[in-house]
Amino acid sequence: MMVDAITLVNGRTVTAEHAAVVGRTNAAVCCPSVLAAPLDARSAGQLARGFGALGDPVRLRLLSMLAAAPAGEICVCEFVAPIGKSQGTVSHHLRILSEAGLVHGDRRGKWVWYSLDHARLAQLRSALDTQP
Amino acid sequence: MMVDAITLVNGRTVTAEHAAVVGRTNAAVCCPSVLAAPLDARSAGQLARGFGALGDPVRLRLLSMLAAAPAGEICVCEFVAPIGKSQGTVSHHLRILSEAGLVHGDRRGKWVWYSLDHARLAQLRSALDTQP
DNA sequence: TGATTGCATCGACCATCATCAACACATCTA
DNA sequence: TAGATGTGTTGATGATGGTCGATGCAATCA
Repeated sequence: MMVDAITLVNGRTVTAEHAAVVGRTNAAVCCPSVLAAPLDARSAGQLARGFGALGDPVRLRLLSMLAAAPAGEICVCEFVAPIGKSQGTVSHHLRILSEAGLVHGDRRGKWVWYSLDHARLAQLRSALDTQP
Repeated sequence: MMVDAITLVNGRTVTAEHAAVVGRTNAAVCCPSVLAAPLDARSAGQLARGFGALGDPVRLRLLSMLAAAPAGEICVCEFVAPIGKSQGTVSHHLRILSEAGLVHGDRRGKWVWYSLDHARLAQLRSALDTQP
């Protein structure tokens, strides 16, 4: 039960824990670019977590499916068959993506619908920009 | 109820309950573009190697140092002290970056000078572009 | 030639990860 | 209420990865 559910301005809801992770991420990764200036160890660690979440074929395919979804969201049950992994494994990868701030899960009834966090993707993309 | 199972155009079935929550037509629920896995396993694997190489703080700092180098290249001996790892570890990370196509090593005399592959970086950056 | 320097590689250790089966929990239906 | 379904979690296991010290190899120098 989502006792800690938080309603966002866009109408979606996330758990308090989830919001805390995203909030911390947004605040911390306030634009460190890998290529613009020398990275300190802390910033490097935070960016590495984001890129590490992208460093798995299964997770890239999950993101790819989300990006191609007309409605911008897919429920977990729709992932399992195309990915070809067990439901537990898919849930595991979705959790890693969620903790990295790349996707958000929204429970509606029995199903949980996942959608991309385009802002977080833009952050990681800009981290690879040569220009500050 | 189970007798209300709906057969989608792709042969899969969902319950009426499921379709109701989705709030869309059968065609919308079973959108083939989502189930067709836009990112095939091979492409996902290649991209994952690239992002996986970025998924380590030490390697991000190596890339950052290279980007900030006035001459655009740094010899291995100049990496070791700032990174704070053993020479063998630094060499290990440079090899991973090299195999991922992110850097190139050029031996001149006793020294090996590493430089960024900006094209490969741009390729990974564009892979995060959610706009087609 | 022998010694030194810079870099790559190897072996070993430990941590982390990917995966699955099984289970736990919440939600919905009959 | 009991049963079915969707999802998250746990435990176990094999694979992968990060790190270091030691070693190997090539280039340079005395």
